[in-house]
Amino acid sequence: MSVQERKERERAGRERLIVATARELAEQQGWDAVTTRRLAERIEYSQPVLYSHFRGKREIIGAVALQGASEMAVALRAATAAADGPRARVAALAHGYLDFAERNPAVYDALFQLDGGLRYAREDTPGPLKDAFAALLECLGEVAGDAVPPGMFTEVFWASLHGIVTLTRAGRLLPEDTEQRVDLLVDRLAVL
Amino acid sequence: MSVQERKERERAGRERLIVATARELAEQQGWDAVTTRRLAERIEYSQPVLYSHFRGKREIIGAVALQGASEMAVALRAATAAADGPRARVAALAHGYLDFAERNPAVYDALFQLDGGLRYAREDTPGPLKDAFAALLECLGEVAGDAVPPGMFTEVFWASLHGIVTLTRAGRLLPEDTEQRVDLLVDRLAVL
DNA sequence: TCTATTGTCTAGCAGTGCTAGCATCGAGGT
DNA sequence: ACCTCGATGCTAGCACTGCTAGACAATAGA
Repeated sequence: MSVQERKERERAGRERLIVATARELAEQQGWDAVTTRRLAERIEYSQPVLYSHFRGKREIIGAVALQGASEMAVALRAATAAADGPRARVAALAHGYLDFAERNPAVYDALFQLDGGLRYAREDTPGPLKDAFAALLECLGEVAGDAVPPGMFTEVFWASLHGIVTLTRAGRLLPEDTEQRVDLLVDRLAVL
Repeated sequence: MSVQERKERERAGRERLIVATARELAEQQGWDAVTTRRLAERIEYSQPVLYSHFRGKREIIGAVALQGASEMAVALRAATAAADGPRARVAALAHGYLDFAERNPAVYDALFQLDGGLRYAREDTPGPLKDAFAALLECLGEVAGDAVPPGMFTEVFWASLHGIVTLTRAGRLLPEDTEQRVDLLVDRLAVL
């Protein structure tokens, strides 16, 4: 059976290559540039090979999103770990979130902007997505205040950050004032 | 010169027809369904006619966005006009915003999600866009608090609403709790 | 060594945004 | 009333998209 195992390993490796290449291409030139032809050419296989791993382009986006969600969870926990006290923790979380979005715009798009065929806010939501939300919740839950459920507070805070990210990147907001916007959000929304 | 005037009138009418039809089609079946072929067929002209009015699809989206911005400004001012006191005004504004987004998803996309080739947050930003922002500012400026510039407060509040709209519509947030989310936003962000 | 299966590729479909170039229509001058 | 000529809208087609059918080659097992 060793032959079959080797084949499966190779197959899994190629799948990782596809996801990594799609992500790289998207970060370099945007998701519009990630066409099945270009992607196939970069991994040095023909187009149909992509479809033996994924149902379509959407699923490839979804795979990048899942990978990104795991990384985001790690990044957020790392950002908050060093901070002392609730105020500093929330501020660090917010900055960590914006930093991640700025450094990985294509991944951020895959996660929250594009259709990757993933289910959110449900029981069958994939683990990495739940975990990324959990990373937010761990930090924000303690500043929700008594009258507000931690989960809902986290959603609102998250939505606010997301709004800043998307409007800034779409040219609707100027990037210069991001710092002050985050401060305002932290000072007013969080109960310290 | 009357002949030329008539021709210009007809041309302007056809341009309005294009924009209205694009908007209608987008609201009915989403922007993906707004192809130049389908749009041309609906207005009962051939594709190239579209390009004698607009440089491309992007500009058509931009035209819909401008129309939408004017309507949004009207809707927001109407929503706040009836409210008594700062708290009620801000709440009414927020609900008005979410209502507009929910009732005109395609227009909202054209305004804030898609690339319509418009310039935002600049001096040469088109009037309707400035006016829509002004409508927000008129209401939100009075609850920004002393320490925060009205413009920046408005941007943050707007971004928060925008985050809720986009995440909800993308299935990242459940629509049921929208009411409470808005309440939280109003209670915490606004200085009353 | 031969066979059967697995895997990959070539070629093609229907659709996209956009445009070159032709045909037709009608306004303005004689 | 007729002819000219420019404006205007059309047909046809380009290069691209996501995706797939079917031919072909490589390879594992007998």
